[in-house]
Amino acid sequence: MFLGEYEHTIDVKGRMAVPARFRAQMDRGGVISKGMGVCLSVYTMQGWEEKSAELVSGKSSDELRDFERRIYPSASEIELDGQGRMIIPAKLRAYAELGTEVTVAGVRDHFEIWDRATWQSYQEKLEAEGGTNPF
Amino acid sequence: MFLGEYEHTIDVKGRMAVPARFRAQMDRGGVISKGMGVCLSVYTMQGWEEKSAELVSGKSSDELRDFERRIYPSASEIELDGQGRMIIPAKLRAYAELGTEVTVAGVRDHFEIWDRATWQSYQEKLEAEGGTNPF
DNA sequence: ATCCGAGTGGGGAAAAGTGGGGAAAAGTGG
DNA sequence: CCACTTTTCCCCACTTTTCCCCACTCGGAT
Repeated sequence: MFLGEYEHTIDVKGRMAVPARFRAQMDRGGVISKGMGVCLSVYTMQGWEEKSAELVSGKSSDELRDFERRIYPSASEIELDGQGRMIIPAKLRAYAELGTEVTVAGVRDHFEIWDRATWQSYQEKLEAEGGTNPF
Repeated sequence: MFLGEYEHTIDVKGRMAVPARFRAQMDRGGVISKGMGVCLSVYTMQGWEEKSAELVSGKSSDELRDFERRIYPSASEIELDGQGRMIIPAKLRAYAELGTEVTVAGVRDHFEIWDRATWQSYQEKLEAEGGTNPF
């Protein structure tokens, strides 16, 4: 399970340290893709396979082809280097408008990468809309 | 079951001793998250999974996404050190406005951490509003 | 008085996060 | 096929944070 919020940086080579708490789950690599909203989503390989299988089920063959052509080309397989960092492909980085300062957020079955300012305003919006904490 | 009220301290390293009466239930770790009100809530791993599964059920896909992005990033997995202490993440500590002096309160299926002054005024308010003891 | 468990404090080793050099690989043009 | 540029990736280095371990204090129980 991915939990917590971490403030990391992307360096000039496009690398970002994966939070240490997430590394054990990512040691066999994973998949990064466009997220819901202005962010990127990272899944473990297994999580990605389950999620994509779930999403393609029950689609007509025309829908399916378009869907697959939209999803798979924009995703990328990722591995960690010796220091536990991953490389964020430049196209995805542009899509999510990531600067050097980012926030990494664990969301149960995956984690998300947000530009720090974008994340903050998104959270403020959620807080304004949503009620009290449920716990 | 978590019962009772304990006055503990958070040290300069962000550590707080878990009340000895609670430790047996927390020995396999747990989850800390923002609580209802200006406090933090700590669940056993099992309790957390049950509670969060219950909360996400029956939500539409859009609601679910926002909801998950609120609760999971604000939570954190915790373990106890050799002395039975847990580390309270700095962000959560700021959220609940915790100084060094805190009150730990058992609330049936979880326990809560309050700044001692906040807890005291909250209890006074409850006493002023609330009726007689039911037992 | 002494023992023991609970709560607290702090030093030091290990790990995490970040930055950058330089070799290897991939892409490009003649 | 070769020379050249660009990108990728492996490695080393530094700083900060985390965490493991030892030690002290304070009450209550023996």
